[in-house]
Amino acid sequence: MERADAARNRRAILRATEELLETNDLAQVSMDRVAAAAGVGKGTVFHRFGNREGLMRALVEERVRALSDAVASGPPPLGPGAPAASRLAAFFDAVVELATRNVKVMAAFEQASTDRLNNPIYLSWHAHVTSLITSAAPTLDADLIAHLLLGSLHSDLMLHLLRTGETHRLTTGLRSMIETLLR
Amino acid sequence: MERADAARNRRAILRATEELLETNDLAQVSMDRVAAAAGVGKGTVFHRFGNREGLMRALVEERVRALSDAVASGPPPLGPGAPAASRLAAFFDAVVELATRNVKVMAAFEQASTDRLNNPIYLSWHAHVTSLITSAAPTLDADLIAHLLLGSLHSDLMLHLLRTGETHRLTTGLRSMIETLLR
DNA sequence: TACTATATGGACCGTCAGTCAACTTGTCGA
DNA sequence: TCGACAAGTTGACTGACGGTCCATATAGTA
Repeated sequence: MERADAARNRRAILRATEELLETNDLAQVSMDRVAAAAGVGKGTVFHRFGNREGLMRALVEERVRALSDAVASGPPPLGPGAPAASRLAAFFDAVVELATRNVKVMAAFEQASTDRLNNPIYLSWHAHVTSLITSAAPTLDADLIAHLLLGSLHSDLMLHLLRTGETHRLTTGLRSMIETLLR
Repeated sequence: MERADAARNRRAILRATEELLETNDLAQVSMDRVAAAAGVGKGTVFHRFGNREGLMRALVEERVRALSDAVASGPPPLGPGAPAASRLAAFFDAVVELATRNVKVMAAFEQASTDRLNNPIYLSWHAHVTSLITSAAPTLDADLIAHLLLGSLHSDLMLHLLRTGETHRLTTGLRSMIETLLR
C-alpha cells in the first residue's frame, strides 16, 4: 500500500505536470519545475515515477484507461460484438478524439519515450488493431498496416492539424482509408 | 566563397559524424565527441553548422540530393513523364530504400529536429506526394494521405523493421496500399 | 508510546548544447 | 613578395538538464 502522504504527492505532481504542459512550451517543463509547481522536492518526483518517461507515462495512462476499458468490455461497436470493420472504425474515431484532447500530454510522453513502439500502450493498441484487420481482411499484412495507421497519431501530425483546426480531416480521412483498405 | 581550411573541416566533421553514428548509440554522439573525432574544436562545429540540427540536416541533405535530382529531372517512372500512380509507387520504393540505407542518420536528424513537418526535405517530399495523389485520384484528401504515407518513414518504425530484417514488407505493403487507395 | 518501513528534499553530479573573446591563418591586391 | 584583414579556429565557460543520494522526517502499527 502507498502511504497517504505519498498518494497525495503523487496526485499533486500529476496535476502540476498537467497544468505546466497546458500553459508552457514542452521544452520549458523540466522535472525541477514540475517539482516546484507541485510543492515537493525533486527527489520525490523521481522516487514516485522513476524518471521523466515514467511521469509522462503515468499521465498518459490516466487518460487512456477509459478507452482501454471500453475496448475490452464496453458496448459495441467499440467493445466486442460488432463486426471487425466497424470496431476498427470506431476505435480510430475514439483514439483520434483522445489524442486530440490530449496532444500536449501525448507529445510529452512521445518525446520522453525511449522506444515508442515498445511501450505498453502502443503495444496494446497495435495488437488490437492488428487483430481487427486480420479478422476483416486476412490477406493483408495486418501488423504493418496497423503500424501505418497508428502512425497518424504522431504528435507532430496532430499538432500540425490542430494548429489549423482540421482534426476532423484526420477522422474522416482515416475512416475512408480503412474502408478502402478492408474492401 | 568558403576558405580551403573551412571546406576541409566541413568534410572532416561530416565524415566523423557519419562514422560515430554508425558505430555508436545515437545518445552517445554528442557535439563534443563529433568535434573530437573530426580533430577540430567544438566551436568550429557550431560555426560551420549552427547547431546540432544543422549538422544532422547537412548529413541528410547529402544523402537525399540524388533522389531529389532523379525526381525532378531523371528518367521515368521516378522522374517526370510516367503516370502519377507509377511515379508514386516508384517514389516510395526509392524513398524507403534511401531511409533503409540511412536509418541512423535519418534518426539522428529526426531527433535533433524541432519541427519534423516543417523542414525543407519533408516539405518537398510531401508536396511531391500530394501532387501525385491529386493527379491520380482527385477526390482523395491528398494532403492528409501524403502525411500518413510519409509517416511510414519514421525512424522508429524503420528501426523496428530493420532489426528483424523485414523492410521488404514495408516496400510491398506500401505498394499495395497505394494501389488500393488510388483505385 | 515506541518502532520502523516508507517517504522526503535539495545539494550534488556528470553531461549536454551552445557562446564568446582571444588568437591564428588563408587569401588577395598592391 | 608581403602586409592587411576577413574568415576561421579554439576550448574554457555558462546555464540548464535529468538523475542520485542520504540525512532527516513522518505515517502507520502494535
